[in-house]
Amino acid sequence: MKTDKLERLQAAGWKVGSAEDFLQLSDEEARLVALKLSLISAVKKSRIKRKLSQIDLAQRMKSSQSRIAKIEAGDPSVSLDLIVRALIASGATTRDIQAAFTAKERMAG
Amino acid sequence: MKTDKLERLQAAGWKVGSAEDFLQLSDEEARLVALKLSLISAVKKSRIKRKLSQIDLAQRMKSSQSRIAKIEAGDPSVSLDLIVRALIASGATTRDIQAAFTAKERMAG
DNA sequence: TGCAAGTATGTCAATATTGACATACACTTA
DNA sequence: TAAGTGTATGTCAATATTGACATACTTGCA
Repeated sequence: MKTDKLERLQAAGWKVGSAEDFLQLSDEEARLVALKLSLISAVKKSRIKRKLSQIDLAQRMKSSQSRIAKIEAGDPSVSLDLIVRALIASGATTRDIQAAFTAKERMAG
Repeated sequence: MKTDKLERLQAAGWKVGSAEDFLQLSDEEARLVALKLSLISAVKKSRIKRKLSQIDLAQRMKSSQSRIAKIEAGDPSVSLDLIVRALIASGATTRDIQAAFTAKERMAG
């Protein structure tokens, strides 16, 4: 860790190198993961609800069936951008999006 | 499909989809852009609210000051993943994020 | 005026993500 | 059995995104 960064963190009241630093980062990572998981769940629910096959959804968003499968499988190569695009393309409403990730983010803490 | 890509294809003589196809894609693209803008706005508001400099936030999320500046400037090289990471790292609450995901404007606080 | 802190912009090598493809798997129906 | 439909998994070249760096601009203050 660079010296200037160290000083900044300490000045901000951080206990640098302690468990808190690590745990804080983990918590933020966990929140992102939880958000992705809930959006992924929303994609599949929305797709099924509209009776779309993975191929149908892929064509709607100009992607491929294998990409949709990877989205729904939580493949690490899938970005949040792609997940949200799939969610929108699947016909999910703004309310669907809100409902979807409200539920899981609460459980993440 | 991105506008510039569309223009390139059309300039090359391609007939790009039907009118409905094009309009539908535009609408979905517009929703994604609106979502990104809303989240970007939330990042800046959350950062300022917590009195963090761009350098502070960059260190919290192990990124760089220039990346934070690009996030807030809406630079096309910035992914939705990075925007959401910044939002979380800035200390935004679940409610803040939720609001940003659904509201066009405005953020709690 | 100069200095310091904060922010913006351009660049780039390293890394991450992409659509496409092949192919395997699961299930249904003839 | 075989064929059809839908989904899962592995691969990869092309493209997108990344942190880092240099540097310029801005604002406020002594």
